[in-house]
Amino acid sequence: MQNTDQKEILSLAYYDHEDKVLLAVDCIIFGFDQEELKILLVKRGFEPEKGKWSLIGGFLKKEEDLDIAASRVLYHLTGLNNIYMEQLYTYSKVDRDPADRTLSVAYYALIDIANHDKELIKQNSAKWFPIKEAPNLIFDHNDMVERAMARLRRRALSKPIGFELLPEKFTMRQLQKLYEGIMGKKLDKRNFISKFNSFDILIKLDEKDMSSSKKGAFLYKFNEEKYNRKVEEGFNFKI
Amino acid sequence: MQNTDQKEILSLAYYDHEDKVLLAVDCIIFGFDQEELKILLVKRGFEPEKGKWSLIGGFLKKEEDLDIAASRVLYHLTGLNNIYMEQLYTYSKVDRDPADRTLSVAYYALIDIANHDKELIKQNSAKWFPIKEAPNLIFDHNDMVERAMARLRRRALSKPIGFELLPEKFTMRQLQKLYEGIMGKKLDKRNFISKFNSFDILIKLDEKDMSSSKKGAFLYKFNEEKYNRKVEEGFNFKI
DNA sequence: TATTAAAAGTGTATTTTTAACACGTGTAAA
DNA sequence: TTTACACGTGTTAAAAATACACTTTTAATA
Repeated sequence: MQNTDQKEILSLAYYDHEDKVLLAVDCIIFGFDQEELKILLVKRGFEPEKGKWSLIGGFLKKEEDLDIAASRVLYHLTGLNNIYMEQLYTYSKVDRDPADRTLSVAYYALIDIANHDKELIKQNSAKWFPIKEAPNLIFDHNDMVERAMARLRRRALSKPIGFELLPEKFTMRQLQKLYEGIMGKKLDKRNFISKFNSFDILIKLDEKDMSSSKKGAFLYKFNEEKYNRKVEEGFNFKI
Repeated sequence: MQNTDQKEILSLAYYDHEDKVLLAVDCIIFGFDQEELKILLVKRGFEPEKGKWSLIGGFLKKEEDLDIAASRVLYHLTGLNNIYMEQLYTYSKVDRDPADRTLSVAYYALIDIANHDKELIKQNSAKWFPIKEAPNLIFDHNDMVERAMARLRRRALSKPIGFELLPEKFTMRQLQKLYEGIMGKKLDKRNFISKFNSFDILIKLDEKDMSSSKKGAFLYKFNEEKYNRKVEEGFNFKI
């Protein structure tokens, strides 16, 4: 308490005449269901723009930093904790929210669709949409999604991606489809595999996935240590 | 006024119980003086941390968006308008500013050092520092500078840079020194020139700059149209 | 049980890009 | 006239990216 009191005093002394604003956090939640890249949207249950589709959001609380606020918002919608999230951009147009002067800090999250709490998102009137079939969104949320896609593309080319989006074991084809979804184009499987193998972050398992073909496809998992090292180092995946 | 009244009413109805916060804008101002990359810092004239070096900053006002606030802050320090600025990241640690809960949105700016108002920065107790000799800064401003450098490096590799930092006419060597300053390493001049020329955005002039050698060095300028097209397209400058 | 269908898996040749590297030129100053 | 200094230029070898097609496996079906 003493610390807080002291802050109050300092604040009065130094920053007393400055404007304060509402700060929201909005989350672009990407998921992958072994076929395509999807995004989780909510049907807004309150005014303004009630009934329209939007990103999930919430307001920053005094005692939180932005990363924590974003995690809280994600947790409330999906039941998931410790998810990869990254700050994207802060949107500040004066009239972006007709209700009040509100700035919004956009975060994007990457999750394996299979893991989320389906009941919870139903309760929140949320729904997964394939990226290309997403509806029009309120406010500047379309811009946010577009910027998140651009960031995701860049990220996929500069460090490994997939750990957050794929199940523990996955096939080469799933990995490739993930990259195709992110990059928005078809890739040549031979080139993709040999390039990806050159990063040396995959472990080939003895198991096969038999669900997608008669021959079956070998399963892989990430070598977590090498994966993380590559995340630090970065690489150049030219596609 | 009616619009504002309506907002007030909506706000009371919808967002009434949410916390509001102070939002600052801090600017990482990069300049180039034909020799090295520099950064403009101010000696803080008020508490807390009075007398220490910091980025130039200011508080967001109700009627501004962030881009405008950042431009205002830059203008007050340098007298410059219409400068290239880009939003970098929003810093939000709860205790980042001991005086009060303040978030800060960092922006970086690129300017030609020759153009700024020297008198004005003297009045503001500001000073240019070579990037590598910058003093320790208050709060999280060191992080901001580091992130800005990383962003600048990435930007220099993915689209042309220089229009904002160089004088209208410049030599190949100056351009190369700019890139060396950004990338933090020496480059081979033959490879640099032939790679840069492959982008086809330079115009070689008949004039020479005689200040740096007896032989003199040809001056170049950017073909603005082609330059801008490349900024849109992006390229891959692998160094 | 032979055939079919569908996805898995694999290698090479060509082109493009990058990286490494050294010496003659022009001119002002000594 | 000599010197000193930065300017300007081209080639070759290595690495990376791209384009491209056929065989394998096996469950399902005839």
